[in-house]
Amino acid sequence: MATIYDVAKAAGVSAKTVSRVLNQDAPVGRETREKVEQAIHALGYVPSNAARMMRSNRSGIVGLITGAISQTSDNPELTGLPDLFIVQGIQQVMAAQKKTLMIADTAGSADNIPHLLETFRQHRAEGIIYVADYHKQIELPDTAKSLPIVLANCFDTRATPAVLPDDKLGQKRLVERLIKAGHHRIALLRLPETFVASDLRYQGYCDAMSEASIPFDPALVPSTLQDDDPRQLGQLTEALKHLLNLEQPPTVICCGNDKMALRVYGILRSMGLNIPEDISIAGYDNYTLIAETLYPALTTVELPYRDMGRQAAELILDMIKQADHPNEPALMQGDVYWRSSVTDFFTTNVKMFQQ
Amino acid sequence: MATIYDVAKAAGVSAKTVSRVLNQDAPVGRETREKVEQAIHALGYVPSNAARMMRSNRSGIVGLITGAISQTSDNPELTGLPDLFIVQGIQQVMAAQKKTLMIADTAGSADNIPHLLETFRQHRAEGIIYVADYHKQIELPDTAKSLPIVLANCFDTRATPAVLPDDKLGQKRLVERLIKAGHHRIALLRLPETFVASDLRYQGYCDAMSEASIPFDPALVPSTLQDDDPRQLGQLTEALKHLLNLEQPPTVICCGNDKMALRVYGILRSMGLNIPEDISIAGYDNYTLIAETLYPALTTVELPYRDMGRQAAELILDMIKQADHPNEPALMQGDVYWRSSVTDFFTTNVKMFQQ
DNA sequence: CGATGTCATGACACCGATGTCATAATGATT
DNA sequence: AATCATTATGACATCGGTGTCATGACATCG
Repeated sequence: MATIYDVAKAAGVSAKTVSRVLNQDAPVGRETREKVEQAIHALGYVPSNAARMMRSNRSGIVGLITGAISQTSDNPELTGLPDLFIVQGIQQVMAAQKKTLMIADTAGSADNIPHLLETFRQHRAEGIIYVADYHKQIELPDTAKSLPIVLANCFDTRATPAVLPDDKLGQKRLVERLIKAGHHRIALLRLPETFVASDLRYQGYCDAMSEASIPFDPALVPSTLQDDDPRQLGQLTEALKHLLNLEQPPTVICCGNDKMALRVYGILRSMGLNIPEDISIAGYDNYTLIAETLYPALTTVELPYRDMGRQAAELILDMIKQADHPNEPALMQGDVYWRSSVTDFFTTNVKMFQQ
Repeated sequence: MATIYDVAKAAGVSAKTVSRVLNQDAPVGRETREKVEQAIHALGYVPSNAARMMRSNRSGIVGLITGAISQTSDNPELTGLPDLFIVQGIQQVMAAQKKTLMIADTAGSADNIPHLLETFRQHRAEGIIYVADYHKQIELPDTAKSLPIVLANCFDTRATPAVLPDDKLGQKRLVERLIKAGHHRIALLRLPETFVASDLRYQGYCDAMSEASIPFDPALVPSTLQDDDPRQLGQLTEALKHLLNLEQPPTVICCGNDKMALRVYGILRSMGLNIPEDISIAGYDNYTLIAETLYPALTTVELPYRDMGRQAAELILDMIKQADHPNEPALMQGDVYWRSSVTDFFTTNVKMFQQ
């Protein structure tokens, strides 16, 4: 690979002059500049980042820790997509700022994190973003504290700067929208309690109901479901039967996430019920592969992964510039996606015309 | 950040001795070694990759070009998951070989590729893997030829080394398995012809049928479907009606992919048909989120993304070591995943007991 | 006209590691 | 005892860029 000296020799100038042409540091005579540019092109010269970095001591590298890449197939439901979307958002910001993103993978085990941090240090990363696959609490090793660090989709007990989805507000908005569409009997199938989001969304549900002065009916919120497969199907069926057999059954069921909604579609249909004519269904996540492919398309709340990524990226860049960090986690709002799985009692006719 | 000289001073030795402790190059006296190790620990010293790289001229970096990270939301069905799985496979191999994977993103436009290649050269990447989101033909800029390069999930006209899914064999195996389960009337809903996989899978279907001496019936293979949303639903419905109204309707329908199968489930159910009692359904991709969540779970063929990644990684590492490259693309086989969406006429009773 | 300023360029040191060679001390061999 | 091999260590050059300073050629100004 050609070096700056090869270029200098070919152009008949000093290495420093080549450097000046490359960086537009200082004025270079037109004729000289052209000779240098020709030589660069002829030799296919590309400056070495390593050498540059040594002098400037600035790597332009931001480290990213994720589990997305090596997500084990033991957990087929966690396919690493959330991480991916968050990384997309981060990448956008980094590309715009001409930073290099260095992605490292936990390979499914948190034990690898210290090793990853070491690797980042070797490459002189200027800051680190840690991305979780779903909203959760984590704990980082002490080694992590020596570099600016931002958590995305997770938080810890040490007030490390974090970017989180506003699950409470999201669920609240969805329920508000449902109420506006004429629903009063609104059921909520909660996620397992082990998920942070479960309780937050439950709070959002309660807030929306109470602000609309609809009395809380515990019969509409069955106990949270067990972990996924394989018994969930049975539990879900039980919960649905319970809801449908109520004296006043719900007109809409909010599912813990889109995947649960996908299951609910199947169960309800095997019971002979039509969506949304007989009962409306809403999800959470706006997992478009499910939400838009299902028939009818699923009303759901977006988890604003890309926004979270962007926010996390901007946060870490700020922290790199000035060792200033916020104390409160940033809560990112997700929109409600209103689709045809929910009956809108006030606009049904209009909708029929539109189709 | 501490340097090797700081450590040397703190330990009262020369920098070279510290280097020897770090690399276990040459014997170092026990006492000296301990002093050095202490100093390293006390200063939190981590050697600079950049400086190392300058000397050795070996970066240990492999570049990876993908569209996964910035997959635009214009194409909601292509969520970047295939890329992700392939990257997982690559990452596994690279981590085992202590190589650093540098991931760059096309941001949705192939125009960016020359720029990405330039960045890889700056970092002195030793080789490059290009990952496509689905089996397709591509064309790389001429700039790419100066570095070892491997294509994953795609191929070009210049016989660049490539790793591809064996779509023909996969479909053939599926159909063979269906025949073994007692099916004779096997329908195939093909993907749009623009997809390379469409024709390959069609060939696999034909091969399996002819090898089983089942005469080909064009009525069972409606013309390929148009591009996705939004009219596909109508086309799909038409195609299904056509198949169901045949004098001898199919006992099983092979869908172009799992997502199409998800739609087919919805349509068939709204027609009042049960799966698999009234008709069996098979997919392609083994997109577990769909295949395992659907009820009944979907029989499908795996696209061996992780294997493809691993293969591509090993290939590029070979090419880096010795400028030796294969001429034929490597075809990776995917297994058939047999689930309950297909009736097995010979084992039905047993299955019923199992449940 | 001499002093000052700007432009264009080059010589040289330096960033942080490691390869090469030299040196000194110790033990082994003849 | 003299020679040689081995161990343990350091001095110094080097990788490929860039920062600092110096230099010469002009242009401008009082």
